Amino acid sequence: MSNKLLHIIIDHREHKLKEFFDQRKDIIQYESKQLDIADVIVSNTVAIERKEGFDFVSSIMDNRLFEQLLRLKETYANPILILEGLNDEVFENTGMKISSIYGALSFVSYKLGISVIPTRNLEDTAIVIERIAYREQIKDDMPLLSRRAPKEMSKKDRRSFIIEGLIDIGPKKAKALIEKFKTPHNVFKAIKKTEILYTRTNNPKGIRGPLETLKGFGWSFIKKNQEILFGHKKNPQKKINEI
Amino acid sequence: MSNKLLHIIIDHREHKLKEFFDQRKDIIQYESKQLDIADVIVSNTVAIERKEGFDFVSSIMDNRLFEQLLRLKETYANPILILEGLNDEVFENTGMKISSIYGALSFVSYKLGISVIPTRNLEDTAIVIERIAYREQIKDDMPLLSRRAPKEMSKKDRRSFIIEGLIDIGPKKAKALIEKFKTPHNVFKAIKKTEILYTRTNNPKGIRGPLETLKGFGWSFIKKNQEILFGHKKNPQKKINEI
DNA sequence: CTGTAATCTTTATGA
DNA sequence: TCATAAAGATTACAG
Repeated sequence: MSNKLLHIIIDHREHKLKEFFDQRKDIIQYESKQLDIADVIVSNTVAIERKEGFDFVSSIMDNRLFEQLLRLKETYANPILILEGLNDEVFENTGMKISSIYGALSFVSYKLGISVIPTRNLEDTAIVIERIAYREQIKDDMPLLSRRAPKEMSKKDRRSFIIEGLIDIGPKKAKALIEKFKTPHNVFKAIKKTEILYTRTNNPKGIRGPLETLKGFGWSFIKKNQEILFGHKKNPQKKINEI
Repeated sequence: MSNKLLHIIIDHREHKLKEFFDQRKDIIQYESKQLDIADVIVSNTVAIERKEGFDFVSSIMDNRLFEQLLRLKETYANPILILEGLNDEVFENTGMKISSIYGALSFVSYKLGISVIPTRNLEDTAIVIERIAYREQIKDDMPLLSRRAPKEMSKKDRRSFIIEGLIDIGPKKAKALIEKFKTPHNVFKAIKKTEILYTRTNNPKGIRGPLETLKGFGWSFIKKNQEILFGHKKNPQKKINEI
């Protein structure tokens, strides 16, 4: 066996993990640092996020999980999620449906393309980390097989993401708007230029302007978002007889 | 909800799995076939190998595992390994060292690039298969990251929230921007009017414009967000003397 | 993530 | 044309 030492970087908050490695100083040494996007760094390309069962589940609900893992994926070519102690207790004691948990797990593993490795406990986690470090740093025999190209959030996605901040809008409509107007600024301008049509009795009837050709956008959307984006609009009392 | 049926192909030897899906005929239908390189086929690119704990371990020892998984990977672009019931009993009752088991697992997941999904039992496995089929066959690709804002938000909070969609910005900076410019549209305009100053050697040095009086916003922020908000900016070579 | 409720847009219908 | 109802799509929310 090689007598070369393994080196990893561990986030400073992972006290329990560090304790384990303190006992294996002759094999693996670590540096404790404040890491923002991972719990353990093994090499330039390999970074590990460790999640315990309960935290995994609760982070699904508030979207923390996907934010974290997406950042991990954008930063490191080989992101790894160690899923620690996802056991019966977790499945039964969180209000979450089992299908939701497995849906998220499937999404992370096969759709996001992050390597998921289940472990039973912290000790096992330490073993996994050591094995991975060993492969990365010493037994450098096999290049890893091509996996799906790490698709980072595209400019288009990022623009849609901004638009999703508006009211009554989700992924679908946001995407449609960016598709048509290209940039968030153009979307804002389009919303500004769109006006609400009223009946003679002053009930909102529909819209006219850049957004009228898209479906899914009506007077309610325009009204709410004009107010947010530009402040109060002057009263739209003028009759519309033109064209 | 969508009433489209899911279709999968199951290897004819997977009797127990088929029994589970017999109970969900209204959601998912399967065809039973002799499959040589996978246990379940979900689409042209997605195929699933299911391995129970003990079989997983013993297949490590006689090299069956890597043979199978390599063929799986060569044949399907998205190979998935469902690891069923890899529990304490398995770890303790096979002669294999724990580190060896985790070594193999790590190898499969991160080196071979196969999506590993752990489940507790056959029932969970069926759930995972159904979720994957659903994503593959019905749910159109969703944006990697979407955000949800509570419907009830003050106008000011809502405006900040929109601004938080920008790059390199959090609640603090977003609030500061809205505080100064009042509306998201005005913030966009301010970002547009802010220019990046360069040194003689064309290195970015600082900014000039509406944002220069605020703290925390530098040339990097301006550059990234101008591109997202307005598309590529033409060369900012002109001097600005106005206001 | 999933599943359901609430909301908005759009189409249909009658006054 | 307007007003209302029903149908369809999408978003909001709870677990």
